[in-house]
Amino acid sequence: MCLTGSGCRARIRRAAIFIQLLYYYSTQGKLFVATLIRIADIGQYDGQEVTVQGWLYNRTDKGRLQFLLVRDGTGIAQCVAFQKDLPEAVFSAAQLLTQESSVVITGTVRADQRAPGYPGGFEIGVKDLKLIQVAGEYPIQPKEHGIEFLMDNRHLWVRSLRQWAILRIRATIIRTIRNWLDEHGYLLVDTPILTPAAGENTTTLFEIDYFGEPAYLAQTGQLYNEANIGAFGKVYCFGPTFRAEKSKTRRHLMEFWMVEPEMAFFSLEDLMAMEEEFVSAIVQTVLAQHRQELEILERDTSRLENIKPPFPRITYDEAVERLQKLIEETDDPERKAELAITWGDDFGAPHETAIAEMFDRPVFVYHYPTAAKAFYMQPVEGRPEACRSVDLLAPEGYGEITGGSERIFDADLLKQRIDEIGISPENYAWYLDLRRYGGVPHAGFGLGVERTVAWVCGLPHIRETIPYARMLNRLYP
RNA sequence: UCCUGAGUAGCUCAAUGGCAGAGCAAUCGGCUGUUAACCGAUGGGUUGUAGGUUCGAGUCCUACCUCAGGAGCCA
Repeated sequence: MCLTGSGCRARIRRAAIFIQLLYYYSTQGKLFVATLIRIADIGQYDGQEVTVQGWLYNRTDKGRLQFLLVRDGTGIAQCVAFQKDLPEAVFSAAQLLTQESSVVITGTVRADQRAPGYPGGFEIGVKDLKLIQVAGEYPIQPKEHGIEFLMDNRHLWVRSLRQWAILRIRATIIRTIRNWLDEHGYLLVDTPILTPAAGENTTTLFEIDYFGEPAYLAQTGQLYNEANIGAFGKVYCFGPTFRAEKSKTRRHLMEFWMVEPEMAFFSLEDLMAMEEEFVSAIVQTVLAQHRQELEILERDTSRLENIKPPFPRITYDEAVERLQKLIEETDDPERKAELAITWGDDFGAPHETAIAEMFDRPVFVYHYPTAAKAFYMQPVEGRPEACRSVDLLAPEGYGEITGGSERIFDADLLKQRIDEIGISPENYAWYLDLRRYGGVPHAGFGLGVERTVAWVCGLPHIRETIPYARMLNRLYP
């Protein structure tokens, strides 16, 4: 009898490892291997012997009956081990499996309505089983955890069911973005991530040491896109974007992914028409390919079904009027203060949410005040205080998912705007060049991938939409 | 950066200023259809940090640290 619990546990652990090693060496090279399948395809193998390799997601130990939920990255399948059907070594190996132990299992697929899993309805009757590694005590349990703990364990959290569903949808959204643009005549032209001093707003840029010179991580590829349309007509760039703003909200990351299409001979109206087709394609593709994942996330898909063109279009002026009317109609002074707005102000989160709630699909708000937007946006004809810009606001409070505009293509006007806001023209010499050698009306926009994923998945926070979120207080893991 | 709130076992949380608790996880035992199984047992604590008030502080006070929610800024 041992006097200390830890010594006792250590002895048991050593014994378990010994048995594991014995079994490993006794079966090495002899594991009965049938057709290696992906669990996602399990339904195609009813009645057949198959092999799956993966990790133990959860287990139910019923004594002489073991239910093993095994993940392989493509899905989750229940594997059932009966003691009476198996050699002693195989069954005791099954008993040794801890949560997240790695394992190779061979058995017969059978349809059974009781079988949980993704896809469910099929299970594997275990015939042989080999432990690869017995996992130590696994920190994440199939229950509620605090967000700090989960983010600290993000490298393991990505194995959890909800994260699996979200990141699979993210991959499909990214794939759809690329496919749709490729199929509609847009050329992928990569823009640099390391960029020189732009002379403007460096407080929100991450500065790095470029052989003794200051350089900055890219905030946008747009200016380069404007050069690239001169070569290719319709282009897009797609990559990570970096903002050093000390934003601490459910909608901000320091590193996020953005796709930025830019088109020559394109008006603001062309832009809206293109964006609504593009965004609808993303949503409809996820609906078509990820019913299972949306169900895991308990997403109300009826809110996604009607994401189809046309999207409503309202001017900034109309949006302000609608907000002011809303303020008149409410009695709550806090709500009034939250929605307070005068012409010229940019929208805050409460404004965007309030406007978006007036529609059942994303809404375009266009012709924002020039002062609230970037210097390169084309003024509205005869009304220079407003510009040819458009934001797309997602429903259900998800806010701005795209922002774009017609760009100034007149060299003199652009030079004037650069002087007005006081940035150094020499940094923009190449950008001005674009207006001297065949400038054309053109337009483009950026779509934030993580905000789109959060919206489509119905998530309250953007941090789960990217595998490893970079936030104000988060650089690990 | 500002406002609000929270830090107690590996995790999720209790505890009137008066003995530090539960569930889950872990470990041991039982169970042939479990769906976050269930039943029994065992081990597990510098109550975020530093001061202070008090006979006595997880609890009250001060400062700091960390995190969360919201705002601003933005995609």
